Amino acid sequence: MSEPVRPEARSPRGFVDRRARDLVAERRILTAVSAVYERYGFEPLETGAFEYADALGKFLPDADRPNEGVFALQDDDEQWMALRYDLTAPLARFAAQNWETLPKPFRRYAFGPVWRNEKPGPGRFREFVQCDADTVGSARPEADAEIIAMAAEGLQAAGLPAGSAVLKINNRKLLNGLMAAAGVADDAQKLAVLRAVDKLDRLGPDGVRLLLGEGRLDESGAFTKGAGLNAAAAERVLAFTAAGVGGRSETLTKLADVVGGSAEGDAGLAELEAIDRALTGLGVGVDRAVIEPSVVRGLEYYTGPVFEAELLLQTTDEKGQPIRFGSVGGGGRYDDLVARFTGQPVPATGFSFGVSRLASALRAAGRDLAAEVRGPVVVIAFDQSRMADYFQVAGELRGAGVPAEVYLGASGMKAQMKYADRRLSPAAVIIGEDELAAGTVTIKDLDLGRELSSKVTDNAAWREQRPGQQTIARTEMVAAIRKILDARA
RNA sequence: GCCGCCCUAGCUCAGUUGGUUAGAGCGCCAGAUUGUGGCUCUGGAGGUCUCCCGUUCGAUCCGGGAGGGCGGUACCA
Repeated sequence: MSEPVRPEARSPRGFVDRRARDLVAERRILTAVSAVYERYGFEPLETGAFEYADALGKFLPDADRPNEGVFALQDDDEQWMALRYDLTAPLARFAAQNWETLPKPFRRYAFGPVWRNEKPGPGRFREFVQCDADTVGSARPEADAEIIAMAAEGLQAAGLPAGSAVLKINNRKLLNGLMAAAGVADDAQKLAVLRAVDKLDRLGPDGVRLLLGEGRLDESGAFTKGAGLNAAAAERVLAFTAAGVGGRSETLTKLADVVGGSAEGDAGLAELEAIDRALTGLGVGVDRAVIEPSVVRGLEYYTGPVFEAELLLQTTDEKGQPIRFGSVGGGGRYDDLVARFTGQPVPATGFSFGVSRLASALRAAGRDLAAEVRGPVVVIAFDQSRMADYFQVAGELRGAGVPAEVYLGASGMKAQMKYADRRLSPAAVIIGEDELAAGTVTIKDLDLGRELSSKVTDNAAWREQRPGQQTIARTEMVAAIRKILDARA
């Protein structure tokens, strides 16, 4: 007989296990944000994890394999289905499918896992939870403003302190107008300009100047081809991106100087002015939302206003290195998504953020929403023949709303105490022969013991003292446990 | 995708100029303590030295390839 081939216990790369601590933190974020979104009149919606691949906008080549980027499989009727890569594409499908019967404009929020089949990196996974809110069927700039205000309020409700995040607003139409004025007509060249501008925060104006022109050689020796603008056009783009200082109306005035005159630029400016006015009415000041001309976001997707939520938190990692979290979410107006299905253009705008990313940002900022996950009261399984009594005790505690469990392993008492300690249990209940005979229970306050343990040096003394331990009448058990719980609340 | 660096126990890492039984700290399990968490001491489990091919009498070590990780860059709905 040869050794059986055993599978290696490991998770696929880009997929992570998340334990109680993470889950509690994320659940709190979602609860807080959902409450805000519902207060704004957005209804929850849940759609399935799979969509037909064509509904996601993924074109399937004749090869029996869909485009990269998504996880796809073929149904038994040969149709390609794929796991959703965001929550916007399923919304577009849902809206198109139910358009006739939906109240319009349709306002909904959604959260859940999304999947991307691409190379994972630090803080970048192939499965992660997104939270998304959209208004479908309103072309008014006020719809964008409301999404922005709601995003700002949502992030704050999730636990981000005021001033630690700012929403940056821009409008695609401004850049389009600018490029038209600069004589950029070629689509490939337009994309190259957008990509260059998107890198402003990382490379600075000099790096972007190179990318707008001939190209840039980075430290690793790789060369990135530039957009091929002439010097005058490049400077004009840079001047545009530099206009984002001061208040919103100041910025708008400056932008008018740079892009004003072109039809598309003027339209973009008018939208931003309307958004600014609505934001002011909504009570969102420049501390929470600014106009930032260098924001680009997804390339071919957005048609008008775009926004990005940037974290301003300054934090350091375990090694003391400063970390920049940067963007935690973004969104914008996409007026062509539903039209893919129905043929008729439907204006829509939305915002989405990564829930785990926000949670880890909050943690790094010392805003841990779930610092420790407490374990249950542990009923020590002292005498194997009295298990029924122990379950009765656990039931009594549970009935009083106290998380409790009977130790179900086979180990001795020492290991059971260690188990309770490791679970961060507030207390252990010990019922042995003595207690059974006397109709009492022994309760050990583990929190108190944790506090005292650091000062004890001698094990015999530690055991002798039995800190926080009391033997009381069985009828007083729940009250005594309550007292221990309340002391730490 | 492209460029560079890295891969030895669950974790962090030593080490072997290519030679027979590969180590430490932490963690884990058990005992000292037959009804008590921490400390201390003692003992134990745990490794195809990432995988495959080649060179060699002999490879964890040298060469090639693959996989995985890290950093940069590109892309990102």
